[in-house]
Amino acid sequence: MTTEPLIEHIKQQVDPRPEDLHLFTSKFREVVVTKGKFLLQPDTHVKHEYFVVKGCLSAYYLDKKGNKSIVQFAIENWWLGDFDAFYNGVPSKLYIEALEDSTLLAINYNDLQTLFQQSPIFERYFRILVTSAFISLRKRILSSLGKSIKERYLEFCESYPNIEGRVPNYQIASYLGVSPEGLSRARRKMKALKKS
Amino acid sequence: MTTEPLIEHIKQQVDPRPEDLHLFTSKFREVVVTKGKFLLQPDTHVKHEYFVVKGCLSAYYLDKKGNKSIVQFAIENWWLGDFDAFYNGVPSKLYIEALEDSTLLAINYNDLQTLFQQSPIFERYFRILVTSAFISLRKRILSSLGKSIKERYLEFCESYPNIEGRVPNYQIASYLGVSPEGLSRARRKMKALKKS
DNA sequence: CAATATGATTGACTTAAATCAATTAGGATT
DNA sequence: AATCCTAATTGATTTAAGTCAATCATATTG
Repeated sequence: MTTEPLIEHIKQQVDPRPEDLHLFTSKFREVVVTKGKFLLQPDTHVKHEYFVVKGCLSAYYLDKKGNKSIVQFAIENWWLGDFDAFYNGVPSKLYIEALEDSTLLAINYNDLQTLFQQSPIFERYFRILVTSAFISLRKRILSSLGKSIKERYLEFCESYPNIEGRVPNYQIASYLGVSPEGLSRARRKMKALKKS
Repeated sequence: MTTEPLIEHIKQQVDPRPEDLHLFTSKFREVVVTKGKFLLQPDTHVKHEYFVVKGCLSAYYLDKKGNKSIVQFAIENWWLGDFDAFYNGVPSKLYIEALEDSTLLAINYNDLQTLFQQSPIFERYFRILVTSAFISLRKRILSSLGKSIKERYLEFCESYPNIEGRVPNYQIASYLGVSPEGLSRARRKMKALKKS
């Protein structure tokens, strides 16, 4: 099991002592999900949070009519999970599906709480992570309010250049909350503009 | 200066020692903003985060065309600020305007960082706060993707029963990313349904 | 009480994007 | 190369919501 990417990620945010890191990595176990399989499905008790070591996944909700809304993509060095279910103990409503063969590191709730007690540096690590995730979500909200498909797609490509190209467009459409046809037309118009 | 509401709020989330609280409250100063005045305007260096003791405020962006997008309302016991500008040191693009005469408690960046060092319990307090704010934003994203005005308005009223009724409808429309006329029509249809 | 201002509603019209249906384009697989 | 399968594109049509303009409701103030 390789925890190297996670350790690197932590070191970018905080400055843990070796013993903190040792404690930290001891709490994780490796999880492998092959393409098309699910890491999480609704109506389950969510025990883990996940760090993506390799691969690509999407997290989405399905409403009663079967409409899919992707709330998050995750690639290497992203955290992923149903935070609501994980922290509030409510049943999950989320699907997490592997878009590529993926390897993740999982930590369970009790281990994480123990960790926070024993090494407050990780409280800081997660505070910083969640704060920047919050800021990103605010930008996404802003993008989804009153902007055209074209504008939203451009902002998406700018924010997540590593994801555009790696996942099919109809998935990106679902993330943006638009139809695949709508996204296709917006992309065509953009190409026409570029040429001129 | 009354820090009571803030202390109460903290105690609901974590269990601080008296000396932690004493240190904490010493870092705050009181700020008063009268109705219609601004707590924050774009292109300023954001030095503070705010806790609302009394009143009601809105935080919004204006795009080039002058369209307003409200990203947050804040009433009693809410935290408020331009987190992006505050944590990342970039110039603010946000307006924060008082919708009622308001009293807030402000803490500046350096004091907050010092506080985190000296009392890790507050690192935890903010981690918990931001995590739940993140979860709420995810719900809002979900609501804004592909849902009708009526559905979004209903979810808003359910999520923020204290705000609906306290701020004018055209502000709520701006928060939902719809036109005031659109919200008005949605509300009328809802009333018609209720009667039957 | 008239006068004013603010917010909410309504009607007429327009528009962006969804939907539905069909076709095309690429990759795999054999 | 022929067949499949999935994703992307295109065209035709519908629809939800925006825009514009006017009116109504209600407080507030001189």
